[in-house]
Amino acid sequence: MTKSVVGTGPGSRPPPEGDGLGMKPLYRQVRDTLIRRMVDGVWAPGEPLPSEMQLAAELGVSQGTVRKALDEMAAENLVVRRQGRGTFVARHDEDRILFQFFKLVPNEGPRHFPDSRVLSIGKAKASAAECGALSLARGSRVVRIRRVRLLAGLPLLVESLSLPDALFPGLTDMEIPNNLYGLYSARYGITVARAREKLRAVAAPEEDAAELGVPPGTPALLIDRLGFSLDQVPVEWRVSLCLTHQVHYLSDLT
Amino acid sequence: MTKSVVGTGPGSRPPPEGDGLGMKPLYRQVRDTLIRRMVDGVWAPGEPLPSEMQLAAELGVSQGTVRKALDEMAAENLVVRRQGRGTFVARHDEDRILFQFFKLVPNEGPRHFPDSRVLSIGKAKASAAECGALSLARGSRVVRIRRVRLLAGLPLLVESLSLPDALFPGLTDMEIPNNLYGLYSARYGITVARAREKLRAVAAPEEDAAELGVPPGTPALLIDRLGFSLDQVPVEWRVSLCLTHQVHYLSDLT
DNA sequence: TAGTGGTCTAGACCACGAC
DNA sequence: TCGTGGTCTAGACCACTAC
Repeated sequence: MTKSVVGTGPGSRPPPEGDGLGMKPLYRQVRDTLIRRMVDGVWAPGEPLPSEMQLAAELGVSQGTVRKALDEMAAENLVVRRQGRGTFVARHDEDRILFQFFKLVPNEGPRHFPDSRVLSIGKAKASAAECGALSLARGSRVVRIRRVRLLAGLPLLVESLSLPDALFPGLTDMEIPNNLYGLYSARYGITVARAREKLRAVAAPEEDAAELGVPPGTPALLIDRLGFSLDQVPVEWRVSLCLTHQVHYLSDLT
Repeated sequence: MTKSVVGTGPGSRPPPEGDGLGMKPLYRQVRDTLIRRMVDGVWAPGEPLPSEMQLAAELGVSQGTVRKALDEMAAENLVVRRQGRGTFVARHDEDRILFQFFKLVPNEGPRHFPDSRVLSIGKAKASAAECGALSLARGSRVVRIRRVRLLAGLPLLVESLSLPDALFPGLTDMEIPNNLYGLYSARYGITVARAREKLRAVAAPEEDAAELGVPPGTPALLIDRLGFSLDQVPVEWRVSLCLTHQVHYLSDLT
C-alpha cells in the first residue's frame, strides 16, 4: 500500500501537503499518480482500474477525491467509466479514433475508418524540421512512413509520418496496420493521448497528386498533426495531404 | 422563490422527481433552469449570478448540486467563475472570440483579432440552402452580410453571412461592428454559445480572389460555420474563404 | 471582516451489471 | 445478491476579493 497523502477528519487538511510553492490540489495529484501508472504499464488499455473505494483506501484520500480525478480523466478520454462495471483504461479502438482523432467525415453518409496502402517505410537521420517538431537532438534517427489512405476504395489522402526511432525500435520490420495508434499501444506501450493539428489549403504537388489520381495543383487540405503521449512527449508527426471533394474536416467549437 | 425540486435529508431523494421516462439528474435540471434564465435575459452577459448558496436555497437543492451544474456550464464557456468574486455570465469579448471561435492563428507571432470591411448588407428571401442550414420555413427572409477581414492590414478572408431576419430586426440599418457576436448579444439578447465548422480546400472563385488580391484559382480554405444559440437554435450561417499563406487553422484533438 | 468559489471529507440511496 | 459507478446531501476548512 502506497499512502502518498494523508486523510484525517472532515475538512482537517493541512495546507496542501507542506510545499511552499507550485501546490496542486489533491485530486490532481491523484490524477497524476494514476496517469503515471498508466504510462508505466501498471494497467494496460482495456483493463479495469481498481474501484474508487480501493483507490481511495490505497492513496489515503476520500472516495470523492478519487472520483473527481477519474471524472477529469474521463473528460480527457483517458479512461472510460461504466456504471455497474467499473473504470477502464481507454483503448485505441476504431471508435475512439473515429471520434477523437479522425475529423474527416463524408459529405453524405456515415463516418468510416479509411483503408491504408503503405508506399514506403524506412529510417533516416532526422531533418531539422523533424528535430523541431519532435523535440529531438540533432543527429537523432527517425522512422518514416508514407502511405495512401482510401475511403470507399477511392484515394483520399497521402500521409507522411515521422517517429523517433528510439521510441519505436523495430517498427520498420513490422506489418503496418491500418490503425497505427493501436500498434503503438500494443507493441510499445505508448498511448497517443492528444494531438494538435494545423490546417492549410495548398496546391497538390505533382508527386502527391499522382498518388491521388488528380491533376497537379488541385487544391488540397494540408493537415499537420503532432501527437503527444500520456506524459506530454511528442511521439508522432504526421502530415497529410487530403482531397476534400467527398469529405470535409469537422470541427466543433464548444 | 421558485422551489422546483424538494430537498430533504441526506440521500433521501425520491426516484428523481416522479416522471416515468426521460428523467434527468437534478444537477442537469438546475443547469437547464439557469440556461433558460440566461436565454430570458434574467442575467445579462458580464453580470454576476446569485451565489451558490442563494441558488441552492432558491431551487431547493444542496450547494453541491448547484456547484456541479455551474462547473458544467463553466466547462461549456457559458459562465466564468472567479474565486472570491462570484460566477458571471460569459461575455463575447475579444478574448473569448479569439479563444473559442476564431481558430485562425498566424504561423508566427501572437494571435490577433482581424479588422473588417463590409462589402454589402441587405435582406432577401432565403435560398433553399439558407433554409436548410438555418432551419427556416420556405419563404422566410434573411439578412445577408458580406465582408472582408484583414490581419495586419492584409486581406485574409472573405466572409458571407446569413441570419434569420425574424431574429435580427433592423440589423441592416445598424453600424456593423468588428465583433458581430457582441452585437447579437447586446442588441438582440442572442448568445452564440457553440458552433460547428466544416472545412474544405477549394480554388478561389474569381470574385473572391479579386477581393483578396490573389489570382483566381488560388487554393483557399473554405470554412462553413453554423452558430447555435444558448437554446440550440441555429442563428447564423457564415461561409468564409480564407487564404492560408500567413495563417493556419488550429484544431486541438483532446 | 464578510462573502465568494475551491477543495476535501463522509455517508446515504440509486441504477446498472455480473453472478 | 453484491459490487460498481452515478447522484445528492451536509458540513468543514481554505484562498481569494472586496470593503
